[in-house]
Amino acid sequence: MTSVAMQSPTADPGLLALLERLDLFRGLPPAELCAAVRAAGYRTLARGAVLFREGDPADALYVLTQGRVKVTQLTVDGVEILLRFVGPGELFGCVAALGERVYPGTAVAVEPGMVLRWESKVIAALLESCPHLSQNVLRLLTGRVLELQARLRELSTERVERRIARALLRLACQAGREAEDGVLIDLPLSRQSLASLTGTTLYTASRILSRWEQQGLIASGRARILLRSLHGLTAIAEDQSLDH
Amino acid sequence: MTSVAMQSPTADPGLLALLERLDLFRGLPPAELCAAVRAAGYRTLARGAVLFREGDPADALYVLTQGRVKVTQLTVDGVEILLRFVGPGELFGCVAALGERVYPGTAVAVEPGMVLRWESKVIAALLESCPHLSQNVLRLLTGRVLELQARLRELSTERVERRIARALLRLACQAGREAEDGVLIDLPLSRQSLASLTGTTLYTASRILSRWEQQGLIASGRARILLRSLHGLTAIAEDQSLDH
DNA sequence: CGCTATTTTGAGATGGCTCAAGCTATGTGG
DNA sequence: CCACATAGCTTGAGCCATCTCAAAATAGCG
Repeated sequence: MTSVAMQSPTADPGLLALLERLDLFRGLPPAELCAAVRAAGYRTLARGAVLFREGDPADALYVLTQGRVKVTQLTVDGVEILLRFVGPGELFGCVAALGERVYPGTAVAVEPGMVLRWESKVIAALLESCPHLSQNVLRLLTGRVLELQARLRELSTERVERRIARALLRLACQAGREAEDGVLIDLPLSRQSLASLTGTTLYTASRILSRWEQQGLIASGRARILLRSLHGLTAIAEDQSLDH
Repeated sequence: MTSVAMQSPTADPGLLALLERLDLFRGLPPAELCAAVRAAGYRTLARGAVLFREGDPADALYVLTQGRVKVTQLTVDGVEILLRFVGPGELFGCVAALGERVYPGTAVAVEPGMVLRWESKVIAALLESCPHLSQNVLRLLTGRVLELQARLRELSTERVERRIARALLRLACQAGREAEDGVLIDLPLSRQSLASLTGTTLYTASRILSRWEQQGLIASGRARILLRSLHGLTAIAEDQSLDH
């Protein structure tokens, strides 16, 4: 839960090179990029470190440079739902920092990492002075809208099995690491997390994964899932008719 | 399905006054606003007129000035889901026009109306030249993200009855008209539409509405719903424990 | 090496879906 | 102005996917 206090990042050329490749900064003139980086704070994250909590005043926007962060929300009756995992290079806290008063969700590091951080005021000034940056942010946000719409569609029309298959494939793209016998989803992903990501219960998720494990589609350990047959999972995720 | 061809709107002071109050144009210097309006085309819409279809190249962004538009998507197996209703003053087609290549949904007028329309290129230029406008668009988009997240949360944790109650209350805010015996949702809203908005089936939606009608919570006719007890519906939408 | 978080599995209940059938407004053309 | 067609609505019966609750097995971690 501990973390190093915020500091100004050194003029690290490695960091600059990294940032250049982010969607957020893509195509930005170097001068603007430098200005943006100078305006940022940074913070290293221990596992479990909390970046912000649901309902906190939205005072900053973050870019994850290393590690993984999960963003969750609580329902009225205290059930946690998992909105998304954030990977290196991704923006989070943006909805709040750009338009809202408070954070709509809670952000927690699921593994050690590092973030860049811009205060709301600073980011507003940057956006105003750099239309290119606004355009990038707009593109990112429209992407988020599309993704949310897709999940909404899934959730309202597909059954659990397919939703889980899709979630795993999506996570594989986002956080997959090639292993010799498949693609490892390189995140601590418990049955509970997977369930709250796909809108089902721990029990149903466990049953489905057990079945897939027997069928050789996946292998799984404690909070780790290895996809052994992307093909098989894709069939479940996409096919109309399942050859059960 | 017919509609008047696109023209440049006359310098109508009434229209300007209307636009000034839109979230999109809020706080915009008058000169910028005029420029934006001059750059727009407009089109009147007959009932059933199609603005764009899912998969069409995204060539424009729209603001509805009168009437109602619904935005839908098709699932892989051809089921239609209703993403949202658009009311006067709201923006639609923005996700596509701002970041994507093609429209992710289909927009159809559910009653006669009128839209303003900006070509993608034009809107890009406007955004670039006017940071204030970008900021407004950002705020609108973050609002959309929040709303979608809220629906996702509902869909994954609440049961149908509550989802329908919420949807009705939301529609009442958005398109409600005071009547002497309640609030009329002033849209053609069939059981099927309500079902595809809340992720359920026509049959379940019908059963629930019938029950509510018996209980005096609503009154409904052909594709019309009158909310007679906002209080009762709110209880269903919010309460933990229903006194069934 | 015991504690705790995670996972598995069973058994039973049920909410919501599916399919089938009939009903009722609304509008239309003869 | 009526009869018919159509789109929307209601209701029943049966089923099944998923949830709930309970209990035990397993695996890291300190």
